[in-house]
Amino acid sequence: MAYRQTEHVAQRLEENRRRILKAARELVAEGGFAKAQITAVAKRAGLATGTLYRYFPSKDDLCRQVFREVSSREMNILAGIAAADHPALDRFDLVLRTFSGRALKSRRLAYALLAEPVDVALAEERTRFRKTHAAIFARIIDDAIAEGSVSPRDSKLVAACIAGAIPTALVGPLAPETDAQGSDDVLNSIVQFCFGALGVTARQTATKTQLESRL
Amino acid sequence: MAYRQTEHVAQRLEENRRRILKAARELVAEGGFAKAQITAVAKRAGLATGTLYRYFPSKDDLCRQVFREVSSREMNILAGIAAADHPALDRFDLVLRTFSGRALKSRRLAYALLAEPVDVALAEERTRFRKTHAAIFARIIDDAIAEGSVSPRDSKLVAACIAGAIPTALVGPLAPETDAQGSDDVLNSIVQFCFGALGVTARQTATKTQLESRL
DNA sequence: TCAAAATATGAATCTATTTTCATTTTTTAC
DNA sequence: GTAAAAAATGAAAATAGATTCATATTTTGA
Repeated sequence: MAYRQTEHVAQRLEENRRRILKAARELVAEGGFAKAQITAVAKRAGLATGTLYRYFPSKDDLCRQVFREVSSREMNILAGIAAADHPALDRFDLVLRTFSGRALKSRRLAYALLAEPVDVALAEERTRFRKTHAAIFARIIDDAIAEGSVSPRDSKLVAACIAGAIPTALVGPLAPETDAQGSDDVLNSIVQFCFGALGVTARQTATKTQLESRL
Repeated sequence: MAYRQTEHVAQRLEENRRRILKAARELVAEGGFAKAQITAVAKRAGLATGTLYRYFPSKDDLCRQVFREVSSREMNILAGIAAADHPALDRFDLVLRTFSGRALKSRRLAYALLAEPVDVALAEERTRFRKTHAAIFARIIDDAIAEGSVSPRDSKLVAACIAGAIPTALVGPLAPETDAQGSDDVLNSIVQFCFGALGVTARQTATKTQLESRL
């Protein structure tokens, strides 16, 4: 007997795993999942093609993991806002602005997560992602109904509508091309749209910063 | 010299072309574009695989044609309503109900057109389809603003939101599973959502039939 | 009936990736 | 230094499906 994995090697393996994920993430951020071919990922990670299969059982697994890493960050941020102990409509406003603002700041990545044509495996991950958005919206809407700030309605359906509306307006072929300036207008229009959809009309606009400090 | 295409043959060719498109359409209606493999289409059309290539230069072309045939029917119906000479909000209501009602009556097909994971060629066709929806909504919203029944806003952005919201609420993983009964509720919720989003709150609900007779 | 032209056929080929695996290199313990 | 085990390698194989094309069939006009 002669070889048993040492701490040193374990660390290098862990490091390699991270490099692979990082390489894949970068490629996705640059050109969507379409550019994340196994060979390209391996090359960028500085490893041989076959080596990737010692770390991930298949391309689907690797891409799913990338999707989850990126999307769960987003979901946690939104879930945190939704769970705060504040008036539902304030949380609604902030969730909308946070979601939209982040998407506009990383458009390519948002496109990959929300709108890029992907195969079935990634479409499944995307569904989780979008279902989570809908659940977050539905929860806040239910709270708003309970508070009496929104009249009763089918919160699940309304949440699905919003979860569909925002990505369409932000990324992909139906979204307007905007610079940083236009982004603010887009954001305000989306917020206005969503509040209106809930039947809330006379809400004064607060900036995201003001809302954040209030929470 | 001996052979030159006769009318009789020309008719059979035309007939074959139609059969191929019909077979493809049926497969798509049954299992989405994923089930429309060349061999499967040929088999259903009662032709050999190679024969299809005498009628369509590639699978992408065939699928695009199928997509266009089905989607242009829908677009024409909606465009007809949008162009009618009647109050904008009546047209808006009717377009929403027609779009949603038709999608719910042919869910599988609507899923293929609006939500199924497809490759880039079909994603392009889908983009046309969705852009047309947005354009129809935008036009009506502009009319409503001109009429004074809706306060000024970014009609393009609102239209994109609506074009994203409705498909999400109707088909695909975020849509509720509904029977014929529930369909009516879904439809009314969507209409309420969209009118609210335009800032129109106190509109009495009319049925689709009432609206149609009014136009 | 015949030959020329058009049309149909479907097994074989092509294509663009992912995935494998026999071989090489590295690591470890003695 | 050596041998056993692990890890890495990358060229070759596998895959799944679209596409081709040499061959067969059908159609036509004489």
